[in-house]
Amino acid sequence: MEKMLQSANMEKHERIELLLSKGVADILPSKGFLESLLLSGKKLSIYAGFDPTAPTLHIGHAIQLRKLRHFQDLGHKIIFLIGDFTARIGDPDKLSARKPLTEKEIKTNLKLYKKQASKFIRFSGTNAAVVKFNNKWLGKMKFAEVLNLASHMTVDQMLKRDMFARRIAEDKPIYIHEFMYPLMQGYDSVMMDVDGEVGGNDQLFNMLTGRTLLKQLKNKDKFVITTKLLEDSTGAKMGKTTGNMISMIDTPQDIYGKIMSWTDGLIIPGFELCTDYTMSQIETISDELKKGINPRDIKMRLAYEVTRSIHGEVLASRAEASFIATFQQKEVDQDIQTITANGRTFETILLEEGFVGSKSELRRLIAAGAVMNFETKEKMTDLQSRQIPHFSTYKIGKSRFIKIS
RNA sequence: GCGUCGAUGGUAGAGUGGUCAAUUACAUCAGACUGUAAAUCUGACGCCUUCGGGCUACGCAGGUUCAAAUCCUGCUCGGCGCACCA
Repeated sequence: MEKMLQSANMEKHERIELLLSKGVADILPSKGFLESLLLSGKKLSIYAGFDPTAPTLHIGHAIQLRKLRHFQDLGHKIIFLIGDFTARIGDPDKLSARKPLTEKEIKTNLKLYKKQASKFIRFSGTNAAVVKFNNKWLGKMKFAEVLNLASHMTVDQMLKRDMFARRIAEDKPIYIHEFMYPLMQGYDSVMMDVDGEVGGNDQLFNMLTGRTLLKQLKNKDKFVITTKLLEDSTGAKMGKTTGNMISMIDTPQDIYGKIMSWTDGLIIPGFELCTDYTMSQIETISDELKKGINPRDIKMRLAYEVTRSIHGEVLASRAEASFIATFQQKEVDQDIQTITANGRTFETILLEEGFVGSKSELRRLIAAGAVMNFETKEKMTDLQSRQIPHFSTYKIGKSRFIKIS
């Protein structure tokens, strides 16, 4: 709330500066172009697209949403575009073809999306964000129209895309339909007749295709803002591959913990991309780090801030307390899962409740001394795990707790 | 269509008859340590096990062999080259 008031009190030129600099990787055709557009007083329409393939948005999406919010705060029209067309036909990109989503699933996802996104942009009140679906126009296109659209781009232009260039270098296949994806995304810009688009740096090519199409079909200069990706100086991404992907539906504890496990190099990018801190505040933090302050404490501030932006102050504070208790003081987490034994052996309970994937896995954990009765501090033996456990709290590894009663 | 090369575990990528549940790297998990669930070091990393071993896996289906990820045949899919370009 404080943050919102703060941003409401900001001067217009401050907001424009924030919009043009914070978390921004690139602005096309140029920063000056967009700046003069913003100063012209014209009401602009800007969109960002989201694929409804999963029921949740993650922290990467939030970067785009924050940027949209900057536009919204300046009184511009923002569009939250759902890429339901791709979801509906299924993305054949991977061999494990995604199943197309049904109408119903899309509706459910949409509700969840709106709810999650509403933490960052406003869907009600004055100048509310508009939701659009690209199936509305892409789903209706005739083949002749698709061909006509395709005639605006050459194969060579497509091949300039880094991903395609790499595939060719590696002798990997490129399917024709993959050429269509940038076109489809680009066509969204045309159909919505937007002034600009916001997206991750990895979406640059697709967004520029939209710029080309809009120029050719409507003689309009679309601007494109790419946001920085969340990665450290070595290029280590915070993403699915490293298992640190923060989803909007993660528990406060999980979000807090995942951020604490980020590598130190992500602290500053984290503040820039995932919080409402101003650039000068971030500067201050950067100085503190250089002075040798314990990065852990700064990271805790980041973890709190991000958790707060998703779950609010109360839950964020609790997550922080829980982290301190569990990992710094090695105490048991307050909110642990309680399971009734029901005559099952320890082994069976862990397996059935999903704490371990297989019995072999549990045996390995026991052999490594990772399973203990947290109250007596005794390490579990192989034999004990095959018996009905005593009522107690058990710890598996460093962060999994189970209370058996 | 012809020729040729290829398909391996979560990913990348070794292995070309037995010593292969499969080198290595990344990811993951655990232990130690600490500044933290960071970094670093160590270990584990298909499933089941009475810890002897058993079972299932190297695109799919068969075959050869005492023995196959490895050899043969067919199929599916892909790369490259050639042809086709109406």
